[in-house]
Amino acid sequence: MIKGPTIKDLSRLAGVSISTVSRVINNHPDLSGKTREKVMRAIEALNYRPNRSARQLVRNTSETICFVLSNREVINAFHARILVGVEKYVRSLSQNLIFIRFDYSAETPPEELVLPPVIWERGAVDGLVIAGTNHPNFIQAVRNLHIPFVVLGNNITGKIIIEDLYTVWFDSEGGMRQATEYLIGLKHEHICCFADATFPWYRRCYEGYETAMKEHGLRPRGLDIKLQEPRCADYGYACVMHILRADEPVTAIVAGDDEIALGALAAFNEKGIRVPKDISIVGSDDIDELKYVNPGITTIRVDREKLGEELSKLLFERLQNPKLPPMKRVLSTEFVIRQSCAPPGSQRHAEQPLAS
Amino acid sequence: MIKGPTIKDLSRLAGVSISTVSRVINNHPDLSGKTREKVMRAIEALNYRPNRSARQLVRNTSETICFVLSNREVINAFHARILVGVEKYVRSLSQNLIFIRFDYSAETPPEELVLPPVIWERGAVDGLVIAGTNHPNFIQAVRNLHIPFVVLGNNITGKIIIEDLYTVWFDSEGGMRQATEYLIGLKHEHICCFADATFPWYRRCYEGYETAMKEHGLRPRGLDIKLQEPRCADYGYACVMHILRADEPVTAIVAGDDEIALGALAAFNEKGIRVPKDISIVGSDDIDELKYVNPGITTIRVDREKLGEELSKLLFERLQNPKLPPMKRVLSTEFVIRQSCAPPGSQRHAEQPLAS
DNA sequence: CTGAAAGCGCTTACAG
DNA sequence: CTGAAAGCGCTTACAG
Repeated sequence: MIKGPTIKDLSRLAGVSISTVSRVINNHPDLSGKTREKVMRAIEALNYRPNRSARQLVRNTSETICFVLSNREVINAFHARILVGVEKYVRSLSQNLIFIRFDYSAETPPEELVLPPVIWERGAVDGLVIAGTNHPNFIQAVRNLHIPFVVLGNNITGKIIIEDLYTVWFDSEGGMRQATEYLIGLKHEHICCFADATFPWYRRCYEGYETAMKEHGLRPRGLDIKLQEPRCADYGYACVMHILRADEPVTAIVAGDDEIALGALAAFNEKGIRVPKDISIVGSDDIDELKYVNPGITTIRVDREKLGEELSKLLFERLQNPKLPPMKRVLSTEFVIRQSCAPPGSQRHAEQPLAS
Repeated sequence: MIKGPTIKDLSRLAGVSISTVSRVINNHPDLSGKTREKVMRAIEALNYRPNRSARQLVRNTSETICFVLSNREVINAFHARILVGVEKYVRSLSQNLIFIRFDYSAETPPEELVLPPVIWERGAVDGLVIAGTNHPNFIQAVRNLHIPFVVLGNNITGKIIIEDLYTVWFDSEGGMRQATEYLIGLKHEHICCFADATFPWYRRCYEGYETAMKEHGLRPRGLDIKLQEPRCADYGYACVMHILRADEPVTAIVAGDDEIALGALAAFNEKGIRVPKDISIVGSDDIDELKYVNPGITTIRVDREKLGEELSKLLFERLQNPKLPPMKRVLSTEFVIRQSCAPPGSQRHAEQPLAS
């Protein structure tokens, strides 16, 4: 990198000590107007720009935080917005943001995990916002570094004591509960939940659904179908095929996410079952793709930028106050009503709605 | 930030000088195995992690580059992939990546532009990858900083001498030309281009289209419709309404981007005009939303991750070789054939296909 | 092969 | 209100 003028050059030109120059640069209050004036002129004349590395070293802070996107090949729309939320908040505090993707296996012991240098080295970043999909080993490895960090709670898997962490969540359980209650309000009784409860995030969805069902004296009904990781739409499709084969009637579906809902919609379309006339669907997440789908899918939305903002806010609170106890903050979701739900059995009241 | 052991502590524990410790850390070749051994043990014992700020200061390099996303409220899917491409390449070189959004007006003179501190200060980043939508004033302001930078060429507007810059482009002109030739190969003669040539990126699209048309002795046909910035789909819709009102027949459309194509598709659907039976459409960019659309839109795709890789690669070449002359690198596009194109007038051969 | 010393560009008590 | 000096944690000629 090209070297520029330093405070030494300024001090020489302005005829003051480097301490004074430093004070001017840092807006120190006890300064005569004249000296300040002289130094300012020198700054102008030499086109001085302070050196961040030097300041970092002596102040022992990088004023930089790191956004870690774990185990994601790409930045999806969801995380793109979280990242923007983090960036905005970080910059509003005149701090910097390092972005890094980090892939790791859940099986590697924490001590053997090779962390990215920017995290592992001292002085590069003051704290971490950890998003993407995370496992206890990485959390533990970061903890061993004694660097403050916050984690997006929803995508944590495995055995870990959440109460020891600083986490921010969106309330998928509450959202699913609200969705289920909405369907119940529409007089649905045979509501099925499409979500593979093996995954913690889907389990929370299921629990929200279950709570609502039980509260209204209805029998919750999950499925035993296992999710084949990458293509969630296929899962929705498979679930539909399953309930069509089963004996019990189903008049409404709450899906663990919109991709599942979309897969279900495709399956219904294929089978000539009309949404919402014959069956109602609620998705979750409000992904952008829903805009292009007919009928519009009723879904649960979370303000992703806000999520990023809350993550970074919590991190900075922790940074400013080392005594801040671990905590969990939850963002509520918004229920978005579109056209995919209707009262059950409107046009075939006598018979069982589906799979009779 | 919590302080940890320094090379001083290591030198004391290992019983060697700090110079020697530094040599071990930096894998200096001239070192006796024994000394290295001693120092390594000390490193283990104290759990030493080097301090990046100190190293940055003395080496006069941050080993960090900055990705600047200009004038974008969000990270769209296109830029999300570019960013990932940059991140991967940067990390493969063990360097860091700072992410920043920067909004500015095209009108502000370069000297008055308030640059983000991370760019303006010395020592924070070694170079910049500039993406998003950019104007000459910012480019000039960055140039005044004497910090190496590369720019995504396609989204630069205004009067600027591209030949003085390090730019990476995707070949939208070539892509549109190929798309047009494809339609001509299908025997289309009345092909219309939906792109507001006031914008440089759409102008390049138009030029590719124009070239192909002229080469085949066909009359290129643009529209005078102006784009209302944010909602491109509306533009496609408006264009369709326009050609339906006009006298001349149109059997195929090449659109400046997929949103325009989607808007056009919606308009055709509304009017009962079938794609591709009655009219053919080609889009551009291959946005994710196309997956959910019927019929599948034939389009032009660019490898966005590759774009990010090329951007950072060029930057590092420049960083390593200050004598590297400015240059323009162009990535070719890929033509993706789906179901939105067919030979013209298959079922109404005698009459004029549309707006007869 | 190793150490003493200077230096990177700042900040910050400590005097005055 | 201002300056001389020490120091942040490293790297790197320069000797030996």
